[in-house]
Amino acid sequence: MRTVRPHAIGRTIVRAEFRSRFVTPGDRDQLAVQLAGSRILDVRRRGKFIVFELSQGTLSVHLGMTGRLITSGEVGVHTHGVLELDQGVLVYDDIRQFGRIEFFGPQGGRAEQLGPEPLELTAQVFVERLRKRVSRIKPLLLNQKFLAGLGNIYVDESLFRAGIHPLAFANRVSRERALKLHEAIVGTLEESIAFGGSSISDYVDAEGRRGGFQLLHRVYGREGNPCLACGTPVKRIVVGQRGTHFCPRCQKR
DNA sequence: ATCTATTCCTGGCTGC
DNA sequence: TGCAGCCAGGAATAGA
Repeated sequence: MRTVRPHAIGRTIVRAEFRSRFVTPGDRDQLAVQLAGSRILDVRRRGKFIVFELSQGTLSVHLGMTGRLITSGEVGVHTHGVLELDQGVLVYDDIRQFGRIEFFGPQGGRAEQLGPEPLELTAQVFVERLRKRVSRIKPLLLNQKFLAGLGNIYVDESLFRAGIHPLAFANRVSRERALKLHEAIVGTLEESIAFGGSSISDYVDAEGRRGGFQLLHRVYGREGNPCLACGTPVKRIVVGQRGTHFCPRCQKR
């Protein structure tokens, strides 16, 4: 989002083209017609969505697992969208096609139904919301309506930092621990942003640069390797159909 | 409200 | 070397 902004804000969409089924709702050719001539007023982020505020509506882009929004490069087999601007171009590539591009009127958008931004939420409000829920903590943190923007990696990393077992029940987490979790989430996100995100396989920013935070993961992807705090081998289980990494000694149930 | 399984997709990896 | 089979996962969906 941050690297897309300078290439996109103030530009006018000269021509749009979409391929494949994941452009919703409606017909992709109709979308191309709707977008042509629109000016990009602003680009912001809401949860995992990159939101383009246009003179005639809102375009929301979700990168899914392997989506890339880049400002250069050739159109290839995995290119699913092209926005030709009056100056430059925005190309949407997505190998696994888990991403989504959606167009809404001035109001709409799935991004409106998301929970609060973790970096805008006070610790007190977070703790209250958390302790009201009867759910395992990991699936809850992945629930975008509860909290917007956390994915599998950042949930595992945050729970490790807070010393909370991924299967712990949210309503049974002590106030103190919950506060620690809020701090852990903020710390994890801020560090990751500072390092340009996590590039496990495909993620790159608009200029095609990979992130560096994957080198700092403490539990994610480190199954069998010693916990950086206590040396116990990191364990991997499946929670809610998601690979889940934690230290069985530092993160007691 | 919460949980589980299923679906979408392809590159990369494993094992023979 | 080749190839079949499995795995990763965000989120919508259905059904319990």
